[in-house]
Amino acid sequence: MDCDSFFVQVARLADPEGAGREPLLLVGGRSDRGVITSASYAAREYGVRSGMPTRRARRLCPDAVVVPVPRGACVERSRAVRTVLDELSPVVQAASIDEFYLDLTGTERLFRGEELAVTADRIRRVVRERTEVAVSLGGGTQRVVAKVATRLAKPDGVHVVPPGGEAAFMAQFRLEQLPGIGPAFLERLKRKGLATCAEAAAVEREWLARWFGPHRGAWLWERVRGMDASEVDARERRKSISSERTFFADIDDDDELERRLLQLSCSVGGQLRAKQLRARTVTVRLRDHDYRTRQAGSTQPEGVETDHAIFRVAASLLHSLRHRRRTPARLLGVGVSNLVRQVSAEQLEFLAGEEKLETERDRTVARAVDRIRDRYGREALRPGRVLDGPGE
DNA sequence: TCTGGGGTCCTAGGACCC
DNA sequence: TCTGGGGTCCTAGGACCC
Repeated sequence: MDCDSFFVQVARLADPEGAGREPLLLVGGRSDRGVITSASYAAREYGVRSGMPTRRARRLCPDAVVVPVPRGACVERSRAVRTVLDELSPVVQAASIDEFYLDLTGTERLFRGEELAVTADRIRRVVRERTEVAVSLGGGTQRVVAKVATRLAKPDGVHVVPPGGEAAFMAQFRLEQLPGIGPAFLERLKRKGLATCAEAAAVEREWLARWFGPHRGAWLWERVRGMDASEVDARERRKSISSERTFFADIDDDDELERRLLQLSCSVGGQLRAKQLRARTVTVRLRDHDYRTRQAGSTQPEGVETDHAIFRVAASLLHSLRHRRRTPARLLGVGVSNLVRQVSAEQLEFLAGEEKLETERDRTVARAVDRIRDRYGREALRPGRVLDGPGE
């Protein structure tokens, strides 16, 4: 199930008098340095696509209105959709903010053997009625088939591929329409003279393995036939949290970069604590003025959760990246991964003598700050100056 | 036409252990 | 003194998705 131009829909619902009245609506493009996140169907007629630089989209469709992504409203609407789906399907997996997989296996008797297309259409109607969001559903016996089928269902429709019809269904698509094939792989396929799923399906498995490696080769052999062994997995555990910013103008000043780094560390730390997680790995990403992207990461023996600890690790990583190449930065990002659950009791002090990145007292303070911000707003408490040690 | 922000997964090399 | 094979973990980079 896929929401139709989700960000455009939500922007309209959030502002019915403004964005809601604009047929030519583009969402995204915080500045002229950004890209379009989503374009209304009318704007797409002009050739505008999501991911396209805002400047170019403006040129293609000068009459279009550009609005920022209504981030909070999108998260809210996505949750509402999810809640409805949980009532209608035994297994639901969120693939992204606007895309969900439903495994209806075992519901045949419940729905008294009705056709899958009828079930799908009922889900589409109920989601629409309860959340105001127009969605499309694709159906099939394999994940990849269902996903590709949603494209044919759009907008506001349903497309079901009957069991046994998978290979014939896939044969109609070009290879770039297969999820998992991007520009790089497409170029390699082109060099072997392959442009469509049907052409790739005519190549023997061994040759695909020889050309593209055993893993990618087997993957391609299966996908072009509509084969996809992956299950719909409802227990989705987050693996990383990150926050990054492209500056309005490139930044070369170390102090200024460090201030930005602190803001990003606070954003990531807040999200981490809200999920009651700790992170063992902190990563810093730097995109230079020439678009060269570099990153550095560091893994700690124990997970951390305070803004301060994240920032301290991030700052030393930023220094080493800047030391290697000192040039104006276009983007800075902080990410955490290797996530572990918070534990309530203080761990034994294995590292006696070594300086700890954060103490139990630091964590208590961080959580108190979170509560104050929940109550009085993000701006109620902000970092003042950069500190050096734990407990300060 | 210069290229967002949030993610996941894969690869390959090196360190280290048995 | 030189040397195997298997495993795990970490790091950096890249491809890809919405």
